[in-house]
Amino acid sequence: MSRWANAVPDRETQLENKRKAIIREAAKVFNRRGSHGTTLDDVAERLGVTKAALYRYVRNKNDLLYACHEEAMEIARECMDRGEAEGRTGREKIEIGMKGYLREMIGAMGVPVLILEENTLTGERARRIIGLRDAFEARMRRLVEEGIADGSIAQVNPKLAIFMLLGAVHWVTKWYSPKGVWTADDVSDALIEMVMRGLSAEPSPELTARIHHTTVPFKRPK
Amino acid sequence: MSRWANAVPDRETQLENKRKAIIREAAKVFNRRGSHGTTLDDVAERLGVTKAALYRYVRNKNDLLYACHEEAMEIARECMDRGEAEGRTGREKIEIGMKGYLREMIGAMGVPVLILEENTLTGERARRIIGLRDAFEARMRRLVEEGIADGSIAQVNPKLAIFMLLGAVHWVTKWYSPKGVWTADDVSDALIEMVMRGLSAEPSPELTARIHHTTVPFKRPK
DNA sequence: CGAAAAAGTTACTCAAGAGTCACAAAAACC
DNA sequence: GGTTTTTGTGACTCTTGAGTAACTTTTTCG
Repeated sequence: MSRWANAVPDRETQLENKRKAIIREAAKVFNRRGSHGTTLDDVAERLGVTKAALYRYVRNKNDLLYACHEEAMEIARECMDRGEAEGRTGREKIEIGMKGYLREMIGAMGVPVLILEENTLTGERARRIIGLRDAFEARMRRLVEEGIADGSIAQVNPKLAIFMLLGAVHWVTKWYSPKGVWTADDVSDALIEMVMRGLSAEPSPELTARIHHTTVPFKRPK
Repeated sequence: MSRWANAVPDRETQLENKRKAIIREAAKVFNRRGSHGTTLDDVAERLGVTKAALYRYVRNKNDLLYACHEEAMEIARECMDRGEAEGRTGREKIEIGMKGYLREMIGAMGVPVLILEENTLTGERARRIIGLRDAFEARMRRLVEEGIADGSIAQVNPKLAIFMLLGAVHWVTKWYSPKGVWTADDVSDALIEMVMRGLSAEPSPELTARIHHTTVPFKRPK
């Protein structure tokens, strides 16, 4: 019964794909300009459709914002799962997890972030997103504590360490453009290496990530 | 001719003071919610007046935003001046400068930041602010290079190092509240120490700032 | 005190952008 | 092909928030 060997996705899937596309495109603009600074006309234009078309896939702007947050948190969770699975020490777990997260955020697919703008959401939804975020931060904090205990991380204040780490990481969406000469991988490796060096129990004297050794003229986008 | 031994400021000064108050209060909210996410009614309410009153001190919202940016850049410049004057190596200059900057940002007076939102400004003003910001970043980069040359900073990519540093620092406005148990000084010292450890040529194994040694239950505001 | 200036308020107008709806184009199915 | 369903559009309504103008209250100063 399946024609084209299932190469052509069915209605349901296409619908879901389009919804995903909207979410990702919206997230990109939200990150740069903030959700209030972005009109749905903007988002629609970037997708080559009109605003009204969006409403077939999304209940309203708030719903879209919520979806962005949810996907961001989902991705963060997956990345940290991998980090915990593959890393041996607390430090390694964070390193691997955060590298993956950053790569996802700024990589080819351009994935949501904006842990920033919960203030915009209201009611039940806000509570849910904030809950997810708090859980995420708590998890990160526990990994820092684990790292301190196993000797891979220095005697830092876990809460502050996480704030500084997430600051450095989320900030990337403000300046990074895939059109520049730095690839998402380059940036992720180099940035996380530098940040983690600040937390490491015995930081290596050398930095090994590519970007630190190439003098490429990075241009701020736009 | 001067009554009250000049203890009561004259008209001019009072006007200027009120304008400053508006700018600072506005900057605080802008930083949290973004300028688009903030209404002038919000700002006015926090100052205990009505929106219309603001217009006696500020031409319009854009003018206010511009003023915030300008003051932020001014403060950044002053702090870096001090850093350059007092620091001996590249690393020390950045450390002193950034500690001061962060303290100003979140300290008692609650000073503007939002290097983030230039996209909102337009025309000549945008160009001016972006020019100031670029100059500031270039200056920071030069200090990193100086540090690499004098052996106080590791072989990092200066551009990336600055991005990570400014990310960690600016992020603070998203989570810090003066109502918590951490003082502005505590946070500034501890955060900058951690960040600079990531760049330092030979990072000390111990972290000395207060917060790293006290287990205070920090509460996220609001 | 009383006049004049300054500071602030209430009640508006006006634009931008969220969301809707009746219709048009395209795709799917027979 | 023709019919039905899905996807998208153009032209709207309605809300929110920037900015204004006519006024009231407060301060200043003779």
